[in-house]
Amino acid sequence: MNELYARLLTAYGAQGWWPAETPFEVMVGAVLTQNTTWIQVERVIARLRAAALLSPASLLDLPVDSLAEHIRPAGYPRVKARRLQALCAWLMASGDLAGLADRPTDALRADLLAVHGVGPETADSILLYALARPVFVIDAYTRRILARLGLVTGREPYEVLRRQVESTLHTDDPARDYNELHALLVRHAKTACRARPQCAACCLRVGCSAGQALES
DNA sequence: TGCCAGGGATTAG
DNA sequence: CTAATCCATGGC
Repeated sequence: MNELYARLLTAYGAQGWWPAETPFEVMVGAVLTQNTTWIQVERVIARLRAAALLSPASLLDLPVDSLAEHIRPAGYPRVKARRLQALCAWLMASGDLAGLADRPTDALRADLLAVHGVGPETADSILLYALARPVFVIDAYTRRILARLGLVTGREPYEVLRRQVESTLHTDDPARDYNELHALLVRHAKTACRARPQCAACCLRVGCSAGQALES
């Protein structure tokens, strides 16, 4: 895993994720980006910011149908409005970011997974990118790239893949390097097809079985 | 034009 | 535990 990390870092440079202004924006983005392109999420975040709604209390005060209208461009508006409010309720009940700071990562992870609409990837994104905890995030891109490289089958359960990456990436600063590696994998996934239009040896889109990524 | 996107809940086997 | 189905909008 270290070799892959090194190659990605050389190819793309440090990504400095997550693309958000505040930890709370990371949390909102983590929910909004579920099965949705990041560009749509950026639009919705900008819209929420312009409406001065980017705080747990503001999102929670809004009627759920009204919140759904605000986030409509990110898809699943009714579903995600409910999920955002569940996350906000949990955050406020936990004493906001300050209330989370002293709690162990394992406890936070269990807490997050109990919130409606927060699954493994969303929980780990929040832990890593909002709270700087040493947890690696497995998403569709990561799964696909590692499978293309022959490192995994891609069908392993989430936890298996997470353990595998965490145990094979040797580092003295896990939070920083889990952050960078995952960001680089996403960057590569978004870049590869564009870099090689013929899709001869890189394509990471669903349905394309040609070649492998990062073969050289 | 149809396929797909940085998932998760629910239900069924 | 695995497999389907639903949720929905916008880009290419």
